[in-house]
Amino acid sequence: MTKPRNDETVTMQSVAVAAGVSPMTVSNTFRYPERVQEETRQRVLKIASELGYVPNHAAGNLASGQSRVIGAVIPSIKNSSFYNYVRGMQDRVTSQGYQLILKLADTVNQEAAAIRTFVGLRVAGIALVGDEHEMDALTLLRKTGTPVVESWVYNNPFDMAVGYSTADATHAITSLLIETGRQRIGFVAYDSDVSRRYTERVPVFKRCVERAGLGSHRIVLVDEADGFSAGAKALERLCAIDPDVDAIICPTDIVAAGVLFECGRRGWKVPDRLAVAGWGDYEIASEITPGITTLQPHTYEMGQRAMTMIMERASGIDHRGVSHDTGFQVLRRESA
Amino acid sequence: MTKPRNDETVTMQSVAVAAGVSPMTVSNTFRYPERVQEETRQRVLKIASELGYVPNHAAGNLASGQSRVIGAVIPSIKNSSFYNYVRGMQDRVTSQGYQLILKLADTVNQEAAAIRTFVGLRVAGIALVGDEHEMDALTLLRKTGTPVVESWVYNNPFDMAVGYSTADATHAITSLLIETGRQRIGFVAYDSDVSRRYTERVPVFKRCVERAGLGSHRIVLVDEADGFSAGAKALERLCAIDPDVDAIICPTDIVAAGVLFECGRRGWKVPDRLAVAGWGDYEIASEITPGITTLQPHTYEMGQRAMTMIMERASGIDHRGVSHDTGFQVLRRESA
DNA sequence: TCTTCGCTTTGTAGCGCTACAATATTCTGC
DNA sequence: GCAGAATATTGTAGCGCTACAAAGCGAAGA
Repeated sequence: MTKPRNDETVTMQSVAVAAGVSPMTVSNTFRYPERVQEETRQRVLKIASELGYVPNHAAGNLASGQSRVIGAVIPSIKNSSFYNYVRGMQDRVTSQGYQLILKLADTVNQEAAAIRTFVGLRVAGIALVGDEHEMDALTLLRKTGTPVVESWVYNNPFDMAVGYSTADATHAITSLLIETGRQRIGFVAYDSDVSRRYTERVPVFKRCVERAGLGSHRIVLVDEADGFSAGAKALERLCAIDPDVDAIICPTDIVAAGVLFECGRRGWKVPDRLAVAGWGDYEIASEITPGITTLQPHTYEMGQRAMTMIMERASGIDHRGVSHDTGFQVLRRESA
Repeated sequence: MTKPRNDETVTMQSVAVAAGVSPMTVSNTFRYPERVQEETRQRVLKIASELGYVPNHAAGNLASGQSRVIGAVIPSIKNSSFYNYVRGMQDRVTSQGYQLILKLADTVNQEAAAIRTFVGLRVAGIALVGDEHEMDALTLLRKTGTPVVESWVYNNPFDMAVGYSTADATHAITSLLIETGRQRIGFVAYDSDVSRRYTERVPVFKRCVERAGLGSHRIVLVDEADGFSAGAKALERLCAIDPDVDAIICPTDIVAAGVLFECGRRGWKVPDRLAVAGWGDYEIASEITPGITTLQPHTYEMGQRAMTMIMERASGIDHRGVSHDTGFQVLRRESA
């Protein structure tokens, strides 16, 4: 024996004895209810709940080699960026009898640790954000064959992906500013080891403004994308390049809101003095005055789709190598 | 046999064979490194990483009856309210070789489902927010003896608790407004089935203003505490009771920010026309102009403490029935 | 040389559950 | 009433890991 014996522990065995059936019938009652006669099922369920029995996932997982738990790694919950994404995942998953568990990871290393935990738990699949991951973690995922979906990305999926075209999106938002007559458009770039996905936007922006005959040198870098204070810094740095900058494209609505706050402090009118564009359609974008013109990715659908892909893998439908496009939308509000 | 055989699967056994040691040595290498000679340990580790071996938690958990995974149920990630709390938990836990997994639950029912998942996973402990839980879930926790910490609450812990005195905090923030000469103080209450903890504040507020000889009828209810739009609604409703209301105490900084946005739309000067107090020290409180006067609970410490309590339980230190006070602080800024 | 002692390593025996095959039971149709 | 089909239930044999006790093995002391 392995475990310090505890006679109190309610096992499938004890439920079976109490209900006068075999353990397998109890097992079937929970996993394949349709295999058990209604009457028997009710009896087992009643006894089980009286005894406070909860099937031991660890044991079930071990025995079946299958798991109904899916792991998702989320970069941050600092602001609401992932709210709808998580909601989408959660909603999709529970309707199928699966469960979603989350881990936060700010850096590639933390992400790798999270992946190891999930693999250790032998989850049914893992949802990652972005396409920058630690080499070792990927090797592990490949070796164990764990289904993986990358979100927010679209090209060259490691396994499966769901997202939208950053290039198209950058093009759309930049074009909007150009079309509304802005001449000195600034761009706020963000780069971190977990979020390389932001950097893709820079060359697209450049190409876009250059094709319109505008300068493409108004680019500054900030070191966080989910803090308001980055907005102030970004504006400051942009003014150092060009004090007459007349538009700014931010990596997130949070940064855009930060810019708005800073404009407030400077007494700048938005959008007259400066047009501000955000990204992500965070709640604050619609609530703040002026409302922030932003790019809305369909994150809820993204979350749902990610889960669908993982769950379908379990039922035999193989999406390996598939990228799903959930599209985006430009939401025009007062700020630009 | 149970599982469709897969010769690819790397088990402790296969690592043991490859390293020329017994499975137990491999097990010890991971669980009790100090029991294995350095040289042997290195060899095992090397082989394990070459083979892409990740210990199967499910099996280990089953065999040992112990788990190094702790589950936390978070009401929402819609805004940053729980950011520092989660960070505190995460930081504390990883330094001890534990892992934290999260589940989101907006309602008591979802919380109960999350608890069931965690219990099914046989986690080492569960961290809950607030003290309103589903009866069945509690019974289950009691029966299985899972260590549970409730956060944000202080009285009558179900098992263990870590939080601060809502009464003292409400008293502190109300007193601040009274002391600065406000006469027509409004209070925004919030009530939902998961967040009864907000309702405690109402009677304290009443007592407080009454003792100062002020009216205690300026109380309105909103139906969400983490959305900016609640701020506009709250102010509207408060004005219906008293158009000359001169101060407002909000359930969260998000609602307070919403009030600020609404003041902006109305052209009301803050704090001249209206003093606004928030709760929670969300990032926006310090970034928005004017800065929001708020109540800062020490959420990071709360998260850390919660994990400590759970992990200590595993090592024999029993905190059953213990409540830990992490205190709070009133942060005075421009809005009040 | 023989014990004794401390450190390492290794069998053994399950942990609680499920796939699968086999068996038991009920239901058809004639 | 009975063969044969359909449905329900039940043993068996592990899944991959770890607690525990027992065994191996040098070094130091007698």
